[in-house]
Amino acid sequence: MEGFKNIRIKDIAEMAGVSVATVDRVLHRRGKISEKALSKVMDALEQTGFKPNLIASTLGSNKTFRIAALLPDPALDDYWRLSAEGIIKAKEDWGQYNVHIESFYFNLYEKTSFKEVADRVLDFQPDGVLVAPIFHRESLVFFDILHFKGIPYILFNTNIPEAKPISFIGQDLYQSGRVGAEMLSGKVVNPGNIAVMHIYEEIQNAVHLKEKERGFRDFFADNKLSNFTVSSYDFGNCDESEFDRNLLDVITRDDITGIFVTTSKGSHLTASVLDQSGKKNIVLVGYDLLQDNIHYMYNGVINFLINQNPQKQAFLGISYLVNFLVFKKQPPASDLFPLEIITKENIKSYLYSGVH
Amino acid sequence: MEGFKNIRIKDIAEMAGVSVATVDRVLHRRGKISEKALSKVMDALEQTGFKPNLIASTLGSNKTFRIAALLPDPALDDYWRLSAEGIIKAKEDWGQYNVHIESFYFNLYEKTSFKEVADRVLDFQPDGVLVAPIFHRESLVFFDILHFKGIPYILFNTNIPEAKPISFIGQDLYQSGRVGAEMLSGKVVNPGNIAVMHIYEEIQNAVHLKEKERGFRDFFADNKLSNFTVSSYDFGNCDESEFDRNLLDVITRDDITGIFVTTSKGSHLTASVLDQSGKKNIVLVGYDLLQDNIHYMYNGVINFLINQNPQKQAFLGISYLVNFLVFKKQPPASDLFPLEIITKENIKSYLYSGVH
DNA sequence: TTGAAAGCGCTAACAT
DNA sequence: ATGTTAGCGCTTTCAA
Repeated sequence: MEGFKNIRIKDIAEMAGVSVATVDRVLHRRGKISEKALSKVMDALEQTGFKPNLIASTLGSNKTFRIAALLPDPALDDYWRLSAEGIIKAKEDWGQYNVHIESFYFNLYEKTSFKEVADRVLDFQPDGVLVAPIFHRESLVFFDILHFKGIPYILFNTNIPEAKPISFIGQDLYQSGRVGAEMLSGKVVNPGNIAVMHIYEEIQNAVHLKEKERGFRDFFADNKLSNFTVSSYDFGNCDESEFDRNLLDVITRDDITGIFVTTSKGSHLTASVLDQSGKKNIVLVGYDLLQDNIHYMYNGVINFLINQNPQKQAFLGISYLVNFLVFKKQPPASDLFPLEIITKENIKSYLYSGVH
Repeated sequence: MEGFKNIRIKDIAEMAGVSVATVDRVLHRRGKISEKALSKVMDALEQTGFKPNLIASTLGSNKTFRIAALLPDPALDDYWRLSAEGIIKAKEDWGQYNVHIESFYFNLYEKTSFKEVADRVLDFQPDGVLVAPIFHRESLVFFDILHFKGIPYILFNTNIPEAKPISFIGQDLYQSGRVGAEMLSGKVVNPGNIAVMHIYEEIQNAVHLKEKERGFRDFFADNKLSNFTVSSYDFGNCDESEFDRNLLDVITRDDITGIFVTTSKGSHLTASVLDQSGKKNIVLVGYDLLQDNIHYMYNGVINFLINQNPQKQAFLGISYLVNFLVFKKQPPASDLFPLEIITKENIKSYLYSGVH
């Protein structure tokens, strides 16, 4: 039982024979305190195991924190639309508290847009920032400024280790590739030629996609699945009909029996080609619960999806920031999300459940 | 931009030409208010879109809520140990707020223990209760009392629809069986005889396990997998060596090629038998991330686990209660968790990530 | 270097 | 039926 009344600053003050203001000063190491007062307060603190009431604390310091979220424009991309949803949810959840969360969208395809919007973030004078650092070099410049200004920031989706954020939220890409391989190899009936498809519109992600590929290939090597041959293909920024044709050519020419697509958008683009060409017996593993991907999973063209859970990544990013600023709680240096395997039978359980 | 200062009760009071107490009364529908005052306040409320400051609210009403969690003794069972962990985590997370969370453990194998501990819960005079209603009949009695006393309660893990809780947290058992079938059928190389094993120590769960079996069988039927034959076996409360022998007999006699175990403990019991007997090419699908199951997944005896995420179920149960009591937020009537598929390659990502 | 006191926004007891 | 007011525990000015 712990029916005792909670210890308040006032109690500590009385025990130490000082005023509440003095106690507050030692708690927050601000102002000047005499040796004597300090030690007396410290003693009282230790003896009682005092825990400040954070509710009262945030109410008392009638301060509202400003949090900026910097991410690609959700209107331009379905994947980022999910991230943006996570931020909206966070706004709702944390709205009660003294936090003002603002989203800033940059154009996924233009570095200059990133720079420009990053400047707007600085103008906003945030107390904390959540960033999806798509553009490596430009992001580093931005982080230097944040660092200089003493503004804490969290990265999500894409990691840049040298950025030294207070936290990174995302997935282990290498391991994610291994999971893709595990699913694909288990499903392919006749081993043979397997394709890793990197389908993106800008080059900036290439390095991350290669990390998935490395995991994918390592799985086959480690498990000595020598009856499979893995080849990789890059489809850059080209128009859609041309893409469709190229993809189909490759599949036919190389007699592909299984495809691992490393991007979420690429997943349904590929599915569409397989669907239209009637090549439905090719095993397809892709990423994320985009509307189009869901469709192709229901109709059986996509066999497995690995869910990166962009909503939750973004939501958690904001939550970590709020807790850090409001409640002085340090987030984990890195929060790697579970590699969720989605199939025809469990997909609904993911779609219809809460924030999970 | 929304740089405006937040609207306070005081502001509403001024707009409506009444006192703060009156506004408070309409906000909480308590006391008597004149038609006139009511409508004026309502108007002001609507016009401003007033949102109460919950921080100030919980601080103001210096009330601490008592929450009881009633669940099986974690010392007796690994699965329930995970649930208990979720409650601990919730205690830490919500400790700041005016809530006092207390766990009450009953003996999983004794109805009388449930009754007795349920009585202790009532003595505790809780404002809200989280229950794992393992014992159907006894639980109903308990809920009647809670209902009579006007104490809100949430069920987790096991559903009892007629209990009318404010929320149920768990999984769709039928669909969970389908996922098991999907994984198992995809992995078995030579179709043949498939076994559904119900392994439990008390009969009380039987009805729930049958629900998993129904989903499992339906999957085979719906997908016209007629080259599989599904049989089910019950292993009740018997000593371990006898169990081992019986299980092995069945597997050998019926030439089983794949096994679906419907309980978490049964999963590693079965795995142990397969491991020792050297029958490692039988596909095994089980439940939950218990230490022993993790072990057998690493060494390849268990092929898939379906994760029921007991920690999170319990954690969320408490969270819903806190939100309901402290913040008057209604939880969903039913929160069905995602059916998480665990494999050798993604298991670490589940073990090493936060609360997810 | 320290203390007194006025908030923060809401609740609830007490008047009227 | 309505208003006044003293808290809740902490922060933060201001004066000493």
